[in-house]
Amino acid sequence: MHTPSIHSNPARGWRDNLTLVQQLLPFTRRAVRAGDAIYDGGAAFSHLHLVNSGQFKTVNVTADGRGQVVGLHFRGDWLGFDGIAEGRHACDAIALDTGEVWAVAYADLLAACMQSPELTRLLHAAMSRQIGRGSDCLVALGTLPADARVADFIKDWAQSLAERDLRTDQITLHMSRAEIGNYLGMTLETVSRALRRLAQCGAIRFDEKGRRDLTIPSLAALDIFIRGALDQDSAVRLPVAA
Amino acid sequence: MHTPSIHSNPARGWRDNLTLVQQLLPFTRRAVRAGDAIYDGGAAFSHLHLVNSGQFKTVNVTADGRGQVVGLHFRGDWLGFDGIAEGRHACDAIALDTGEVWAVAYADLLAACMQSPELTRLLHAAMSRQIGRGSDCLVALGTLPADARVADFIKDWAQSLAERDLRTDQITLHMSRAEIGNYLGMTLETVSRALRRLAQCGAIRFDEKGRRDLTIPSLAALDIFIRGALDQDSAVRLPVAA
DNA sequence: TACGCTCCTTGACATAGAGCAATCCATGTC
DNA sequence: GACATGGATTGCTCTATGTCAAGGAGCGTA
Repeated sequence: MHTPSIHSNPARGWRDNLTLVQQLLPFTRRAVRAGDAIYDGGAAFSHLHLVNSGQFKTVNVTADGRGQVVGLHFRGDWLGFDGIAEGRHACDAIALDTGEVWAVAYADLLAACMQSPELTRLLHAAMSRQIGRGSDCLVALGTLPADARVADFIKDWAQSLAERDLRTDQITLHMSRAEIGNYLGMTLETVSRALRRLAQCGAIRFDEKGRRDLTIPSLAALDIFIRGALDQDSAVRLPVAA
Repeated sequence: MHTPSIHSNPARGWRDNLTLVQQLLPFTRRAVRAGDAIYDGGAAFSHLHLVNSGQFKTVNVTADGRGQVVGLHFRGDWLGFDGIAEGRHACDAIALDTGEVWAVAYADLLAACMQSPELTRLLHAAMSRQIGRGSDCLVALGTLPADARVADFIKDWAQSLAERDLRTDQITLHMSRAEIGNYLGMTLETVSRALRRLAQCGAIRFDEKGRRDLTIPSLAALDIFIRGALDQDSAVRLPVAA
């Protein structure tokens, strides 16, 4: 068994979250099914939840009723960081599929961190990663046209699965067009059309039955599509200048 | 001197970040001027920076050259969380104004956390808050029309200042229209027009000289403007249904 | 098999906001 | 003071995307 020091490689895999929690902390397993809420926005914060399997979304609902999917979470991701600051959850966490989360009392976690620099570091890294993902989403929302945003979304999804050693050749989006649109800041019709265009140019392929199951021939093709959408934008103006 | 326990009130003020760091950690002060980079994206991560004064932006630059302002930071905020996960900064941090940051070696911080649950908790809360802010930005980008987004931006700015006991009656946006537009996912022209409309209906007032200095008669007026922009959207369809 | 439900697709149309270009305004420089 | 420079403003046009409306497709249930 390895005893990593503070100075060990900071780039940690998702698996460390699970193994370290298992070793160091009391936790309770909780099986969930699609639609189940892990916690609700506004509820008192007491536990963090570590995703052992399944896929989850976090949804922000503002005071004036606007709501939006603000994050997607897979195996090894933590749910609930949003609640630490105010002692109250800032969003809902909802299962998109059957899965299992491990509930860890935050007080226990803090206590364990006092004993294990490794755990502290791991937790920091997890939060850091979530901050980074948020930024990436912002950039996508702010700079990409609709089609590219959908392509980017699928690429991210596939990469998230790949990083976790899950199948990526054939993936299932456990979200309706409306949910995807909400997440990406566009309407469900636009999502539908974007997916059609992606399929038409071969960047994705819809499987036999089910408009939520698709095959990704290559991530590179998606990247090319994104670039293409961006170039199209600038193609209008660049040739004139050139 | 108080010795707060793990179970003390989790809602912490910005000031605690500064006082606790001052008490527990070695740090170096660094004075900056508008445009100075605190760190650059891609650079090795070694320090976090605590903002003592001034205003800062963080900018994400993607591999394909798209760049976007993804965060704004004020007194008591930490800069650099993005670097923990990969050991490498994911964005640039740039000063918008003269100010001062305190550089804290992450290794020192980790060591200090092992001794002080209070510090650990504080740090978690700071990261949590940053995660929450990111989500809020996403919701704004995803659900608000341009005018409301600008109003929301100004409201956030004013609230950030208010939370830190800074003047909010007369504020200076240390950002060009282009920067604001980039942050909000729109063009500089749209920002300009949105500001005009905000001024026309009295939600903001431009001061004598300088199109970056403005007065906010009341935050409530901004909120009303945001609601109004949303209602306008739905006003088109709701009356038909009603 | 028929029904009902929810989700998805597709087309026609409307519009918010982008793109472009001309002008204005402040500030710094000589 | 004259000029140059980098925002900021404003009007006009065009397009990406939202909006509305009408099927279609999968799926559970009677």
